[in-house]
Amino acid sequence: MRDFMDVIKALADENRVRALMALRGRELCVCQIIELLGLAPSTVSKHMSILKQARLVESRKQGRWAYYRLAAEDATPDAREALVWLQERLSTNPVVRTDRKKLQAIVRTDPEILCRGQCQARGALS
Amino acid sequence: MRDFMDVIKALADENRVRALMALRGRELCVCQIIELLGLAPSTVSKHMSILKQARLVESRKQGRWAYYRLAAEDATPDAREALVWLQERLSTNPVVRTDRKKLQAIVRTDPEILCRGQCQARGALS
DNA sequence: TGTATATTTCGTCATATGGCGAAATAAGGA
DNA sequence: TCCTTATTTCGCCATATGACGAAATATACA
Repeated sequence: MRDFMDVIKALADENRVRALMALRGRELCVCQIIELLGLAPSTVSKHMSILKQARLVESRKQGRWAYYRLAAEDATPDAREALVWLQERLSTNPVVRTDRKKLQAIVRTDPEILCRGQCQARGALS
Repeated sequence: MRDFMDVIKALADENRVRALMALRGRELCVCQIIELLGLAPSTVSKHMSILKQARLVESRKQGRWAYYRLAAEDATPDAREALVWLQERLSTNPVVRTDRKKLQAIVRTDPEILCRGQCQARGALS
């Protein structure tokens, strides 16, 4: 039950759900997720660690950047099923659609530029 | 997104999940759910109203008793899918199994006896 | 009509959650 | 080695949540 509740509680926040939907089919750098959600880096980092603890995402570190992706081999059955369900229920959702638009621009931007001073002044792309 | 998040947030509490699992294939009187969860009547009532708001359960009133059941025609697609998923993921769960045992005794007990003084001293069956 | 009682609503409290900024950490590049 | 910077950790604050008991509500029954 603990595993299951961890997954559900991880999903019980709209920003975390949006992050998961953004990771559909690709990995993203933390700064890209920060840009998408418009939250402070520390907040996004906390959200991602909650998702990771629930085994919904995996991460790897490359140089200064940390990349997150949807969990695959690392996922528990509960997490795996939750991810499938999420994609089925939300892929046509208006919020998710809008995020996809935003992401098109975000992924086209060089992370080097995207991250620049993100901690001091957010919204480099807006 | 609002509907979906309402459903997820309604599921993000173990006691509410246990209540939903207990309603599998039958309706239950509030006093029976109180007995199962071992919580104060007011607390259980609040939990059930959250489940109802998320369209996960329906209720009817018969005499002094209120009966809750899993939502059917009243359920939104989000709620309906969530209920299916819940049953699939948790029907073999240890906590749920234990609850099923408890429920066997609870449903055999006359509600009249079960409810007696439940507000003053809980745990008539223990 | 009046009483008993199952349930809900309300008020309160303790804890959990989500947000931020500052400081710590880690890794690349000078 | 030292500096820059992406990310995480920590400390704090405001709000949300879940618990309870008391009071209100509603309904059967005397």
